[in-house]
Amino acid sequence: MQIATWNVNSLNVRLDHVLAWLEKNPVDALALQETKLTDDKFPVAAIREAGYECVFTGQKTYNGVALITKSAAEDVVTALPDFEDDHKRVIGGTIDGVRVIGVYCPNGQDLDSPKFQYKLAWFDALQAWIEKELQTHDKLVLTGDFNIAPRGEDTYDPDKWEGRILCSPPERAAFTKLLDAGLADCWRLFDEREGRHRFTWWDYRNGGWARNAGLRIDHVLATPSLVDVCSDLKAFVGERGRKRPSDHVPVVGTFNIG
DNA sequence: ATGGCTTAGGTGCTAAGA
Repeated sequence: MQIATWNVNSLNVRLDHVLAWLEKNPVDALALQETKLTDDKFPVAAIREAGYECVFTGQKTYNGVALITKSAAEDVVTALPDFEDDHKRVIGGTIDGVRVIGVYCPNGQDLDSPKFQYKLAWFDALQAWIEKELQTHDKLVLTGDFNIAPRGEDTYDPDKWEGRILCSPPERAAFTKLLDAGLADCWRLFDEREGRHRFTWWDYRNGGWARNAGLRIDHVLATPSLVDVCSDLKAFVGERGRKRPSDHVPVVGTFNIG
C-alpha cells in the first residue's frame, strides 16, 4: 500500500500535474493540501475518470484539503473535533483498514505573530485528537504539510534556520510530541539522502530550487505496525523542476500490507 | 537572498505563503 501527500498550491492550477503524476504513480491514497477550492468547484469528475474516489473540504483562496483514494474512504472526518476553526485543514478517512489523516498545518508566519499562537493551539488540538484516534486504530498514517522542519539537517542551512519559524523550539516540540504519542517519522527509516532528495519544499523566490535552498516540511508519520512493513519513503523531487510547479513535491510512503 | 515568486480575487492592487 502506498500513501502519499502533496501540497499542490491550488488544485485548479495543478490538476493536470496531479493526474499525470497519479497515472505514473498509482498510489492507494493521496492527501492534498492547499487545494484553494470551494467544494462545489472540486474536480470530482476528472478524478473519477482517472479511476479514483475523493473526499474533500475546501474554501476560497486559502487552505483546503482532500483525500484521493483507489477505494472509497470510510468514517470520513473533515475537521479537528473540539477546535473552532474557519480554516479547512484536516481530512481523514479509513482506506482498506488503514486510518489515513491528511493535514495542512498552519504556517505561523512569525514567532511574534498571532498566527504563531494559532499554530501552537492547532497542534495541541491535533495532538489530542490523534491520541484518541490511536486508541482505536492500530494502523494509522498522519501525513501532510506540517510546516515544521524537525531537525537542522531538514533545512539547507541549519544555522540560519535555527530558532526561526518552522524550526523554533515550540514547533519542534509539537512535532516530537506527536512522535511520543506513538508515531514514527517514516523518512528517518531511510535517512541517508543527499542534495535535493533531503527536502520536500523549495521557495519560489530567490532561486530556491536552482540553489537547492529547500526544507523538509512534508511528512508521513505512522504507527509501529506500519513502520514494521515500511519499505520506502521518498520525495518526488522531479516535480519541482517541471513547468509551473507547486513549491512542494509529492512524498510517498510504501507499506507492505495486503 | 526577510523575499527579487506564485497564487486568488478582481481588474490595481493586497494578502498569504514558508
